[in-house]
Amino acid sequence: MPYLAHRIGTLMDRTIDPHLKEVRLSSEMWRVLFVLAHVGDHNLVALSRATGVKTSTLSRLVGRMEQRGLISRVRSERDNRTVEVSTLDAGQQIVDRLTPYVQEIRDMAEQNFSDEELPVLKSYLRRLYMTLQEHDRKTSC
Amino acid sequence: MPYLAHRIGTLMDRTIDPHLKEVRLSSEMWRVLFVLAHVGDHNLVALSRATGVKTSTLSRLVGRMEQRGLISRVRSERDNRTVEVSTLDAGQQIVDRLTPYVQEIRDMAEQNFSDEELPVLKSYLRRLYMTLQEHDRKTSC
DNA sequence: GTCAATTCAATGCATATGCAATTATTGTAA
DNA sequence: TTACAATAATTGCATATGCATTGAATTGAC
Repeated sequence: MPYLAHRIGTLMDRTIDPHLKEVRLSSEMWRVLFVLAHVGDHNLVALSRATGVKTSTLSRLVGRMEQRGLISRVRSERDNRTVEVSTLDAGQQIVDRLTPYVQEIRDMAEQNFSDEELPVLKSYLRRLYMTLQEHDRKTSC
Repeated sequence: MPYLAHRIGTLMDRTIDPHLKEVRLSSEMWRVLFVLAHVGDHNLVALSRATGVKTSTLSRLVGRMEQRGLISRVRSERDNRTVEVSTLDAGQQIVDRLTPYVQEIRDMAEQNFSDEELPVLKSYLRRLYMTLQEHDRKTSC
């Protein structure tokens, strides 16, 4: 099962790769943009948790994205240690441009599940995710 | 859903990391050993497909594993282009040592599913995997 | 209020990665 | 058979990554 989960994750990732190439984005950069647009965690540590990218890597990754005008990086006023990362127009345009492809991928992945099965699959995946998050939270402290 | 799949994959991966550290193995090395032990694809291209690691990276990765005596690398007699990768004793010992932890992780991940739900989850995951594999096969040719 | 412990981001350094090009071998069509 | 395309593995090179450390800010205990 752990192996299966990893395979599903990487194959799913790979499906978007050709479209990422068009906009010269790495998977990780795309994940950052996606999280900023949909999940909305905004400092580096939270972003790291949401993307699985280490903060040291993320720091430089976000730096490159800033140079390309995709996102902005501002020291938080509330907590001067943290940096608030936000999507800029250029970044949002990429998200908008790629969103239809994400929808396509979702459709492709779901095509072999019936209307009755699909909600079950989704709820199970969410439950599995919650279980793993809980375990991660416990063991990393 | 693509995001969820990625998150499940990476969180699942991460659970084994502490044990990998004990034996100084990267996730990718572990995946190679695991595939050799359980799936049984043995040349670099097949290994690449089974692990998601690029062949150029895999070539050097396997080189390092060979130097450490974990695996052997032999030119195939049938097809002199290919290299047959096999587990050596030291590699098998690591697989044996880590297998109980993989079982633990599986149990952890499955703990919130009932006896009726679990087979459904597994069959759905396998179906999802098949769907993704099929799509990958189509688009990469 | 002070000081130690904690948290966050960034960086130096060694290492790992991916792309593109290279070499060697096999498959195929004329 | 020969020549050309396709496939497998490797390597040079530029870049990305992770670990450990550093510096700065905040939190918590006393």
